[in-house]
Formats: sequence, structure tokens, C-alpha cells
Amino acid sequence: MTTKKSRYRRQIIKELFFSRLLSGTELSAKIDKSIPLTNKLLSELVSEGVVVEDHLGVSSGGRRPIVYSITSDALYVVSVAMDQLFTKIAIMDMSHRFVTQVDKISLPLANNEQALSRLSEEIQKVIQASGIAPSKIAGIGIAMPGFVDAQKGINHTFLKGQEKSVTETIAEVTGCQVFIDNDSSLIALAEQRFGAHKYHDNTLVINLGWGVGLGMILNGRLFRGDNGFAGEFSHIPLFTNNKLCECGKTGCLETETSLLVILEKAIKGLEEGRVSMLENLSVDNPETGFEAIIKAANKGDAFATELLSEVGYSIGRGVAVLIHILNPKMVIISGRGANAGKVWEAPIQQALNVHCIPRLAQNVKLSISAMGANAELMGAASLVMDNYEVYN
Amino acid sequence: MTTKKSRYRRQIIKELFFSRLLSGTELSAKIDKSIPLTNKLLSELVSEGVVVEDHLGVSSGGRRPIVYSITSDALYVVSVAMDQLFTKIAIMDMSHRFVTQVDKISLPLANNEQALSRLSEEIQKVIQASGIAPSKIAGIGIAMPGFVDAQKGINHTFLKGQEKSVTETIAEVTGCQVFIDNDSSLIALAEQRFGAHKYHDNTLVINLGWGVGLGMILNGRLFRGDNGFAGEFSHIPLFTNNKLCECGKTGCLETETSLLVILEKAIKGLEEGRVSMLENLSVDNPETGFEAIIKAANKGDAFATELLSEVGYSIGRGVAVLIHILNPKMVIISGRGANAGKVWEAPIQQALNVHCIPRLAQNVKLSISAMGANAELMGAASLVMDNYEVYN
DNA sequence: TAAAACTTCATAAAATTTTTAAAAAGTTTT
DNA sequence: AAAACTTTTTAAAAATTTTATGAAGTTTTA
Repeated sequence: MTTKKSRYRRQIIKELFFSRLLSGTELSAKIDKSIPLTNKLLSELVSEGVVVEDHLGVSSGGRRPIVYSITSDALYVVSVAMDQLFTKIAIMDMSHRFVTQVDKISLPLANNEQALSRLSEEIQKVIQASGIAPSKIAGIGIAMPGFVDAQKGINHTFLKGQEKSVTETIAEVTGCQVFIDNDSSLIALAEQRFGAHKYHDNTLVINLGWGVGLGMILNGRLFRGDNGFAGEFSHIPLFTNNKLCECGKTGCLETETSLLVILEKAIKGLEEGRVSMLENLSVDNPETGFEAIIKAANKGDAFATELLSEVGYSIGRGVAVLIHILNPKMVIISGRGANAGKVWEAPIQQALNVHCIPRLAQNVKLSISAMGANAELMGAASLVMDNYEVYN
Repeated sequence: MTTKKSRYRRQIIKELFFSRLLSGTELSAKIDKSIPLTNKLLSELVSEGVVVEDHLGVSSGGRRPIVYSITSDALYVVSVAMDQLFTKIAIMDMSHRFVTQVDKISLPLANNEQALSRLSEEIQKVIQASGIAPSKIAGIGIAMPGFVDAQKGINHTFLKGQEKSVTETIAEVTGCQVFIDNDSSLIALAEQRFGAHKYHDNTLVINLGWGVGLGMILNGRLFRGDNGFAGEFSHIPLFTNNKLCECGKTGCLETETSLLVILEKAIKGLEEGRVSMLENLSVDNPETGFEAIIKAANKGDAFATELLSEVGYSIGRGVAVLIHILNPKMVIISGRGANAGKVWEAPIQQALNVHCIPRLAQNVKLSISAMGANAELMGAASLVMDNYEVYN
């Protein structure tokens, strides 16, 4: 049956994309098919030039296996990473390399009826400029903020109010499969697939940005919740601080921990005469403001360090709640805020020590992501290839 | 190959145990095997008397299917439900009926070196008294409090300090497969398998007892966390009340919400002269004390109702945190505390309205379990039959 | 240091399982 | 009451896995 065979082929391609190098036996285990069948499919793929016999692998005591890899130009993935103001578009090949410049365009999402059609056009432009045939594109993956229902392909916060779903709209313009998901979930997926600790089955990824997002890998797969809205870490009612959150409630984690809060605190502190190398901060320019604070902290500026420590401790309190509920193996701090690096470790760990039952805290490894600014693009690509086997 | 076939047979038995009545086509879908194979296995099982052709099912427009069911005495499951003081043991047949009296024995777990051997003996006694052949016992399932590592079959809180695991020890005495898990997880499993809302894939079950436990069904399966310690809802740091918890920290949810807290508050209130039909409460007799409070509340006693409402609201605050993180479809209040019934609904729902983002709260159905005192025994039986297909 | 023992990979033949197609047994529509 | 449509059951063909065997290494041991 032709459609079944095509699914197996896609599974092989998917596994080779993520693992790079695999022997026939390893592939057979991954796709849960017998070795003879896997080898038959592999030799077909090799004769088509999609897969190559890379070299002989190392042996752990026995015949050396032929190791296979996928050719870089066999397929391409279009990755899109959006935030409320800017959208990045890039095309990745099967070697995880971006074959185009990462295209960064200004695309404000709030109250923007044109946003979806703009997005479709820009994606289509990038594809056409690349000269890659649509048949060679495995799909388009999009990471976006807001309440995203990945199943239905819609976003309840942005790009809404159209008749057709986001995925359908873009699919019609480009002729490619389209997948969307929430930015924090996709950062978690990127960490699981490409990160330094990709083998763990229970990982929480904190997306520290203008809000505080949470992506969860539970039982080895991305957990999205019943409507795709899981991970609303920003708005758990954790403080009794009477600070009004933009969600309308008070005491949300976000009121004490987002990068915007850090910036506001910095500005207020400076106004009150705190001594610091920081100057000229403004809420109108959050990106550069936050970068300045990080730079100052890394140079040892006491005020900047104090700011980050305070916020780190609050994040840690939130993480302590997560650890009690989910008993993860690993917690990764990622997102834009992770650029501050090691500064976060001590205060967060300190909060975990104070607020966690020791047995639970002991089992958790805290780590600051090194993936940097590309995490969302990597996650979007993972989303496409994760789903690649499903469609034929 | 004989062991593969035996696994399929076991899968069929498992599905028939949980679903009671299934046609060949339905079974084929459940065990993910083709219809011809499933029917072949079924006719074998029928000729052995394990399965019976029950009747012709209703048709939805087509030939009426033969509906199969499992014979009640084909197999039995030993269910054990423990709390810190008492242990219940019962034997269930394939029709979910207890074929023995539920045996309740006093077995204090704290600092009790003999507890494990006592437990083994008592289980063995019940099995022998029943006259059921060990070969007819699918397994022994045990629900217990504490930090349970179901994989390793050990409990880090109770029954510890032995060379062998809990499961191994009991298996040696009885000659049966043994499975253990944390009480709250098994209550969740019982709700998923036998409860009124068993079709939901994302359900949280609050086990309201002397502590506040949490069992989670995520993506359709029980989520235990990386070490089996997930669901430590009792000890999330949610209050700034300076009340010392027995875990050594302050502000734990448990300091405001467990049934013991209710009892203590009631006693304190009465001492302060609150008017109520309650009398003669004592912390030495928590069971009867709490029963009295429930009874009073159900009769409309203002003080008792106020107590439960207050605690209900605090639980609701905790549940609000869970909803933000996990976006469940359903939250079920279960465990001993669920006996209070509808009284919980209003205050918990009220807390959800106040502390949840509307979009999330809208998606959640709150429900008070009707399973009652047998939930743990049912969960323990589910655990055994859930694992039944794995071993041959 | 070579031979023996042990692993793992690759392939061919046998056994199992699924798929496809057709027949049987109903239900619903006309 | 016949025609059209559904669903279950059965039988034969096609696909897939298992088992067995040989090939190609590595590690152990004498």
C-alpha cells in the first residue's frame, strides 16, 4: 500500500533529521519496524539520493554498521518566530543550517487586522527569493505569542477575526503544510530536540521574556493542555502584592518577574538616586534597556545584580511550585532573559532550596539555556519535522 | 510466537475488564490489531471459557455485531488501600465486584519496621481465605501514601529500610505480580477508568484527605513525574501565613486546607464560643470529628458551612494555580473529603472565578466525585489491569 | 599473539499479520 | 417491499515480522 510505505519513509527522514547519523538497526528501533523492512526502505531512499551511506560506524563489539544520514538539500523547513513587534523568517536545510539570511521584519500584532495577510506575503516572499521548489519544503512552522490552539491552527489572542484559520490561510498562499504553536512550547521543543540536555523526558523550560512563559516536556512529549493553553505561568496568583496585572488580576507572577518589571524597577531605582553605571533607561525602548542592565550586571554593577537577583528569587518561588506539582528532571531558563546567563542561577537555586521539599529539589537540575536568540526558530523547525510523518 | 500471542490475549482481557462489553471490531481498534486476528483470538478465548459471546449488540445501521464480555471468574485482582493507620484488602472479580468482604486492619505505618511483613502476611491470608488459586490472580495492586517510586516498587516514606523492594517482598510471599503507587495517583486512575467522566484526557483529581494530594491524567495517561513524586500539591508555597507545616516550611497549601486543619479550626472556634450544633470534637479522633462537621454542614449548620467554605476557597486558589499551568478539561474533588459533597462547589468555583484567567476557567468543569470510599481500591485494581498486558 | 568466544549487522526463508475484496446481515430510505 | 446504504464477518492476497544463518567485527583467554 503506497500511503503506508510513504509514512515509513517520512519517519526515517524525520529521525535522520533529528539524529543526523543512524544505523539501520537504530532506525529500525526508532520507527518501530523490522530491520529487513527498514533496510529495504533505506536502500530505496539511498538510490533516490535522499539518504546517503555516510560511513561505517563504530562497533561496540560486532560487525560495524553502515551509518546513514540525510542529504542537506533533500528537504527544507521554513521557520517563523514572532513576537508582538517583530517577526523573523528563515529557511533551514536538513543539516540544521539556515540557507537564507534570517529575515527580520516589523509586524506589530496588537489590533492589526492586516497582520495575517502581511505574514502570509512575507513568508511567500522569502520562499520565492530562496528559489526552493514548494515540493521540497517539508512545511512552515510558526512560533507566536498568545493563546494558540495548535490543533485548530488558530490564535485566540492575535491574528484573529478571520474566517479561515491561520494555518489554512498561509497554506493557501504558499501551498505548503503549516503548523503553529505557542512560543514557549516551541522553545521547550527546541531544547528537547537540539538543546544540551535533549535526552530528558521531563523538562520544564521557562521562557523569560516580556512575560514569563512555560513550555513543558512531560513523559517525553510536549504537553499543551486540553485547549493548547497550558503553561500560563505568568499569571499564577503567587503574590499578595496588590499590583494590578494587565490580565486584570493582582498578584500574578508576572507582576514581579517579567523583563519589563526589571526595567521599571531599574528606572524607579535610578530616579530614587541609586548609584549605578546604568543611565538613560526608558520603557519606550525595552530591548536596549534590558540589554544594558544585563551588561551592567555582568560587569559587576551592584544595583543591576541586585535587580536580577530579586527577580530571580521570585522566579524561583514560581519554579518551586512547578517542581512540587510536576517533579521534573530538569528546569531550563531560556528565552531572551537567558542572555543574562549565570546571574540567574544563584537566586533561583536559593529560592528552590527555601521553598522546595528537599527530596524534590534534589532531583532537579537547573540550567540556563545556551541556545540563545534562535531557540524559537529551531523550535518552529522541530514542530514541522515532528509532524512530518503524519501527512503523506 | 507464543509470547506475542499471549500478550494480545492479555490486551483483550484488559480491555474487556475495563469496558465490560465490546464487539470484535471495537476490540480490534482498542488493541490496534486487525479484525481477522482479533476475531481468531476471541474465538480461542471463547472456546476456553474466558470470554463469552454476550449478545448481539445494537446496530447503527448495518449487521449487528456479536458483543463479547469476560467471564466474572476468569481472573481476580487483589486490591489494597493503605493510609497511615489502616489498610483495606479486597479481591475483585472481572465484573468489578468484590468477592470478599473488604478486610480492614489496623496497620500504623510511621516508624513501624514490621509493617511490610505484616502487610505481606495479611494479603496472603486474604488470598488463602478466598480459596482462589494464585494462577487466577492477575496481580496485587497497592495504593499507599508517601513518596512512592512505582517503577522501582519502593516507598521512600514508609515500608522502607528493607533490602528488597516492597513489590518484590510481597511477590515472594504470595507468588503474584505486585504493583504499588501513590494513593492520589491511583484515585485519579480510578476516576479515569471508572468515574463518571472517564473519557477525558486531561483531568486533575484532588485527593482531599489528611493532606491534600493530586493525581493527574495528562495526555490520556497517569502522570507520575520523573521520580514518581509528582502531585505534591500539599506543599506548594501559596500562603504567607507564617504557619509552620510539618514539612518544615511555612505557607504550604496544607497549612490552610487539609481535613485536619478544618478540625483544628472547628475546635478553636467552639472554644471561642461559636454557636454550632457541633460538640465534643477532638484531634485524637479525626475520622469521627470530620464526619460530624460534614453532617452538620449538610444540615445547614452555619459555622460548619463557613469552615468548609473558607477551606474550599483556599483549595480553589491552589486549583487556580494548577489550571494556569496545566489547562485541564476537568477537576475532580475526590478522597475522603469529597463526602462533604456539593458544599465544596460554590467556594471552589468562586476562587476559580477570582483567580483564573477567564479563558482558562471557562474550559474547566469542576466536579465532586461520587466514587466515595472505594476509590483507592478501584484505583489499585486498575493499576493491576493496566499493567496486565505487559507481563506474560 | 593467535585462536576462541562473543557481538552485532545483514539477508533469506518461514511464519505471522494486515489489507483488500467480497459475502452476509442488518437498517433506513424511497 | 424493494433499493440503497452500513456494518460485521470471512477468505484470499499482500505486506511485514520472525527466525535462522552467515558475515564481519571485537574482546577475551590461553
